[in-house]
Amino acid sequence: MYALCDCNNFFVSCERVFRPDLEGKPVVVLSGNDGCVVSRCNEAKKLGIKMGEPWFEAKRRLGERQETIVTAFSSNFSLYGDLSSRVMSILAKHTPRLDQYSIDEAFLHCDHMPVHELKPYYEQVVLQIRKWVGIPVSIGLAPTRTLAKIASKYAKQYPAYNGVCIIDTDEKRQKALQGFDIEDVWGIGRQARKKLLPAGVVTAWDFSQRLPEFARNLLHKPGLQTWQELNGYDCIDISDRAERQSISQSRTFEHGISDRHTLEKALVDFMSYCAEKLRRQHSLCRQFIVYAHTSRFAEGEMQVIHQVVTLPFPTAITTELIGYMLTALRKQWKPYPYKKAGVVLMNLTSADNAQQMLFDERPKERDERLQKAIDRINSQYGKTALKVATQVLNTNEPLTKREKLSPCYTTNLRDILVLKC
DNA sequence: TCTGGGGTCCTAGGACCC
DNA sequence: TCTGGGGTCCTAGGACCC
Repeated sequence: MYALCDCNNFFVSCERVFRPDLEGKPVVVLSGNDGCVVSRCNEAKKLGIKMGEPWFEAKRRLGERQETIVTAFSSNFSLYGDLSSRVMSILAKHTPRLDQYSIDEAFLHCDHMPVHELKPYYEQVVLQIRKWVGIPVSIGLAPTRTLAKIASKYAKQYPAYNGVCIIDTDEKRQKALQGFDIEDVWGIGRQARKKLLPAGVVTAWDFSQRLPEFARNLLHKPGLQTWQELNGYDCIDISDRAERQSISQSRTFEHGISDRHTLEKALVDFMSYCAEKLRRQHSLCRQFIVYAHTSRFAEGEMQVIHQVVTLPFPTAITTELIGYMLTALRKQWKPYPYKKAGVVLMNLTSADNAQQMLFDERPKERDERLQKAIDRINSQYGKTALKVATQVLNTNEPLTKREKLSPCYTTNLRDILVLKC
């Protein structure tokens, strides 16, 4: 059996932990640049605010009547990441093995306990997380991960379940699938839905009752796996995801950037961050992409910089990566108002068994010692205590809009909550 | 005026091998 | 004039996830 634990409306719930006055009121969290709605509480959902909807459109649609006043937050990943790790560490104490699937979800292996004890046990876990961290969670229990996801949605939907829903018999499985829209099934997206509806598949049950060849022919391997999981065969494994296959960072800017130095500073920031992440997982990178483009929504043709850089040797040294990146960027540089830019590190290998170069004449040991020293200093005195010079050449004006940012209550001493008695 | 960010896996087709 | 068969590896693009 698996337990899928999912935090309810996670980002909004994080904001409410420190703003209990917002319980029961409509609250949303916005994406970077305060662009789109990425998390909504139930009250905001009731107002018809859509996931991914541009915030300026939602505001315009709702008007300014009293009952439609929505509190919006810029996304505060320091806060969400910290609360997430608190939830995860509690969950880890209640299972022999935990696979974190996203910032707000984890699969727990729970074969260590008799099936009939699972529901009452995990009801206590739900209460514990609510009490210790302040985050409401829902737990679905079932023999496959896809069914556990379905169970967790029922747990969220019906308060009578006390936050935990279990699918442990074939009767329960049939009933759960019959009441479940096919498009809400994990792994069924918009394209699959477009193919399934004309074939008469409306519910998860409809899909599970077709022949496996139907699933395979229409939706290929992933579709077949979903079919199998709905029918109780455990076949989707997500447990070997500890190391990233790629590491990226990108931003949409508030205003288009047409000054080369400003764009370079932003990209150097991104690369420094990615390289640090790369070293933290003990990997080297053999290839990366650096890109920038003008607005997708502007009139006329989109201007694009896109360079794929293959390194002569795998590395995780920040300055080396930055050097190659700037060379590549300058090759294609033209002064347009770039609205978005980013880097993607790919082709990662473990630092332990990286291919060595026969004629490598870099001062490798010296560079590595230097990098280690920098990392040590930064971990002690703050992530950006030591930077590459490019990162401080320009003004430190934020390039991305985050007007409604909440304090970092749990990760920054300056933002710690003050109680007045 | 304002439209996110970070990931994974699978497939088809091309280049290449003998 | 006629021009095979069986593979592997890599890449770009698509679909999906939260």
